[in-house]
Amino acid sequence: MKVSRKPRLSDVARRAGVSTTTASYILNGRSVQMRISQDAQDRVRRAAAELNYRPNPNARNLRNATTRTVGVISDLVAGGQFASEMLTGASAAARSLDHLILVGEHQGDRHLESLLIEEMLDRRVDGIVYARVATSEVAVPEVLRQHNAVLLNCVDRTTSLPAVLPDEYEGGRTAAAALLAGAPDGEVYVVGEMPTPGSLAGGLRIDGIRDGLRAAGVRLAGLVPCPWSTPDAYEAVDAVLGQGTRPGGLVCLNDRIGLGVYKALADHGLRVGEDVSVVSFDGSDLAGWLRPRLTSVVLPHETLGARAIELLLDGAGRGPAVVRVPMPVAAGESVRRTAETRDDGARRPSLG
Amino acid sequence: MKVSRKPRLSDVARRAGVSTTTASYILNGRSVQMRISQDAQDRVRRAAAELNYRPNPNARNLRNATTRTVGVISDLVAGGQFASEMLTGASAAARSLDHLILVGEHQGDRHLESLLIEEMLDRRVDGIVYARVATSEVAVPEVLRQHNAVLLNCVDRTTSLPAVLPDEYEGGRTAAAALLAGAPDGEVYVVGEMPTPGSLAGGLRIDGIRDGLRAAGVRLAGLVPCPWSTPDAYEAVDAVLGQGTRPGGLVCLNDRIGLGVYKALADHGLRVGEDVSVVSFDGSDLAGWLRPRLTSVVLPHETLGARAIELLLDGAGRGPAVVRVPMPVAAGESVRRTAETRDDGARRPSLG
DNA sequence: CTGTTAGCGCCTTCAA
DNA sequence: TTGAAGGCGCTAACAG
Repeated sequence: MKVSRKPRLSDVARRAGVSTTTASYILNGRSVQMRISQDAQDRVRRAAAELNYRPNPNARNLRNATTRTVGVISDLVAGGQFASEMLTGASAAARSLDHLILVGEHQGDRHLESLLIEEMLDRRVDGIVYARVATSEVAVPEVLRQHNAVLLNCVDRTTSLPAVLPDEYEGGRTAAAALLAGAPDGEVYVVGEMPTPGSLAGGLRIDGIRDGLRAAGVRLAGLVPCPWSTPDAYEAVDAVLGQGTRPGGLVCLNDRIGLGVYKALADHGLRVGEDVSVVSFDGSDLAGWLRPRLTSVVLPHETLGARAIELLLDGAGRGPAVVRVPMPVAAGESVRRTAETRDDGARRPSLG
Repeated sequence: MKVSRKPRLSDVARRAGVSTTTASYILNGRSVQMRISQDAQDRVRRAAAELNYRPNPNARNLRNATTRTVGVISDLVAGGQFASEMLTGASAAARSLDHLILVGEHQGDRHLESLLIEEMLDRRVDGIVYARVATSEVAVPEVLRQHNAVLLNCVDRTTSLPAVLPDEYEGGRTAAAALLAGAPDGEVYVVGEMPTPGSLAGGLRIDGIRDGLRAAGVRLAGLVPCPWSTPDAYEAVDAVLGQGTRPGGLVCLNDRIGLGVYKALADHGLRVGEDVSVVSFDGSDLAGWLRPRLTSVVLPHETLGARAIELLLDGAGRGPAVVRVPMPVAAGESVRRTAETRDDGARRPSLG
């Protein structure tokens, strides 16, 4: 079965009865500037449509600077949620800017990382998004500095490359506001404080929470330190509750911590959304699976991915820019409601 | 700051004092066949290394058939876990076969889907992996049939394209075995049966579970139908338990169902891994976050992605092939242990 | 064994 | 307004 060859520009030109030059001008929108006859334009466009002509980006790149392709490189690995949503946003944004994305994952392997970057540059990508799953400080590979690049979810103080980041500080304030929207009856604690070198999110979130609370005249009572995992959070909170502490509000630094906190509270006979208000960060699916649903400040992965691509391709302004993407809140029923808001809710807290 | 231009083959040739032809032959491993002097080979290779020469794949594609780039197209969307792990596998496999991957997501939008495929073909990819997040029956776009393509996590009965799928049936048997490895004290039920047109996983899993149980002389007591979500599963199981049913083993068709089941069992005073054995499917992170950890039959996303790429690029055999990837089990502590296995931990075959 | 030459598909200066 | 011609970087007949 012989599949008919892809049509080339010259096929279109011949069919329209013009030279390839003319066809090229018309198809590239230079017809006005070149004062090409309306008739020729129509014939060429029709011929192109009839043949379903599509220019060959590879050949085109031999003459031009662009490939209509961008690279996205990331360390991914564990980042299920992050990686896929970020790519969803990146893919959609690229599409709407008429680009395709080349994706590469090094698992923190510097060698693989630069190898993948080389491969992308070999293919003459129009730019590269350098991403990290955990908001962090990085040292971008030297090559990237000489090329069009945008940092995603990370910063490099030694370079002036633009960066796209979630607005963690404002997210912290949002979390505080969400907590205070209900009426926490008791002191407020943050669960998950951990000095993690290279990771930025935690500290900024805590700053935001503290300031957000203070603005409402509430003092942050304390920090419950623990790694960002379910069992660690369970143990840490279980221990605190075991000492007789009875918090009114808990802010978990991510949803997995929230899961551990739910269990610990349940074990101590405390009802989420009734006795204790809980809010957290991430806005992952997990938050929605819990009962009562966990109110969570969302990491807008998809938007981050999209913004990065837009900045990379559109970035008219140029220059060192840091784009901070707002973190919206996904409301659940984990915050104690005040009397006024309590009656209308069709939702009843679970029997836990 | 003028960045020095990328070296071309002719730069290498000049520096080595040979013609570009000779340099090309040498760099493409044809030196033996062409009987090129060892001396020339050394000079060319050295020059290439010194200049850090890298061939331009776009230019190369103008002459050759290959681009060392493959496309991966999927419907992604909700598939956090699936999408990212699948891409991890695909990216790694592609890398080891000296390829890069072009990624595209349509969100079930047929128009966008074919548009993305066209874009990939425009770039002359060496092949396309057509993926779905949910194992399902599909109708691949017509164009794919004339090209090198592999189906991932889906099948199309009307085509002879090779497909890579998780071995759901054997996975079902594995789940049954995992459940029986402990000693379920009571009847066994499957939670999550749902007639879903187009989706294949559920039915195959249930078949495997049923056969696996029967092989051990155990009859599947019944199916608890419900959508594959936490709250739906909670309600369904809560209702069953409310009628006084006291199952010995529950097989959940995915981990989110497992989460709902845990809650329902707890609400009825039943302890997972003690009073009731629970196993499930997916092997998602969630299973590891639960306590006791949920024993789950793993969907090997990463392996699936890798196999698809390998089949696409290596596929020596050709012809209609269906590769079924085994589903391993991630053991937790959600299965009731027998007295014998309780101390040493060694798995004993069940006595039925 | 090595160099000359032509052409992949497209764009663009230059001339008509 | 349009066409001829050359070149982007690379490969492969076809001479020598």
